[in-house]
Amino acid sequence: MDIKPAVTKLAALAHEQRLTIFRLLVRAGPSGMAAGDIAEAVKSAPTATSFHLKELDRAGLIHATRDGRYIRYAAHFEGMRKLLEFLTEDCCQGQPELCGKGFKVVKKVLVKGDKR
Amino acid sequence: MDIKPAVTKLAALAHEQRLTIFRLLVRAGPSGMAAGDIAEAVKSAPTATSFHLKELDRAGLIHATRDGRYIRYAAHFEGMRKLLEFLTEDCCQGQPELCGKGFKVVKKVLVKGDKR
DNA sequence: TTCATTTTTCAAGAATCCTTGTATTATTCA
DNA sequence: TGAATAATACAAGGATTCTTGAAAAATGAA
Repeated sequence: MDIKPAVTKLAALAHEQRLTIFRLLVRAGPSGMAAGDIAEAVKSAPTATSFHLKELDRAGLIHATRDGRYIRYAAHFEGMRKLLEFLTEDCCQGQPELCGKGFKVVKKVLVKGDKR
Repeated sequence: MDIKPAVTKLAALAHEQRLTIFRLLVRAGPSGMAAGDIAEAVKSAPTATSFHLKELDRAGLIHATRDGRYIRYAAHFEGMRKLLEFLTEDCCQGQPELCGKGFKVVKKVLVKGDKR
C-alpha cells in the first residue's frame, strides 16, 4: 500500500462515530449490517450515518451491497489487513514483540453482546 | 484503550508527513532519532516538523528525551500495540485470517495461563 | 400506479486543522 | 559571559471537514 491510501484510511477512522461504526462492522463479520440498523446501534441520525458510511466506503474500509430495500455494509477485511501491515512494516529492528506483531494471535473469540 | 485516545492516535497518523515520521521512527527502533535529523529525512522545515512531532507525542505514539542539545524522538511501541489491538478487538467471528491477525508472524498457540 | 420505507444527496454555516514565519527557550562551546 | 546551534511556542489566515435538515432516489407493497 502507498502512503496516500493509508492516510485516507486513517483519516476515515480518526472520527469517534466512524471508528465506532467500523468496529461494529468488524464485530458483525462478513455478513455486515443494514444502514438503518447501524444508525440505530450508534445512536446517530440516518443522514449523518450515511455520510460517515460513505467516507468509510471511499477509504476502502467497508463496502456496500444492496439487499432489497436495504443496503448492507460490511467491513472490508483485506483493506484493514493492508493498513495494519503498512503501519508495522520494517518494524522494530527484528524485535517484533516491541510493536506487538503476533499479539493475541490465538486469543479467545468471544463476542460481547452478540445475538445474531 | 478507550475510543477517545484511539481517535487521537488515528488522527495523529492521518497526515502524510506525520505518518512518514512515525514510520521512520518505527524503523529507527527504540533509540530513535534527533528532531533535526527527522526534519532532514522527511524534507520538512524544522518548525513544521516540530509541530508534527508534538502532535505524535501528545497522541502517545512517540516520546521525546533530551540528549544534550538534541532532542531524540522514538516510537512508543506500547501505544502502537494498544491501537492495533483496539482496531482488531473482537474481530471476525473466530476467523482471524480475515483481518490479518497473525499476518507475517510465526503463529504461536497461547495456552491457558500463558502470561505474555 | 400510488404510498410507505430506506437511504442518499445537497447546501450552509460552524468548527477544526494546517501552514508559515517570527520570536523565544535551552544547551554547548570558546 | 557571549555566540552559535537545536528545537519549540505563538499567532493568523487559509483550507478542510463536520453537522444538520430538507428534499430526492430507489425499492417493495398495496
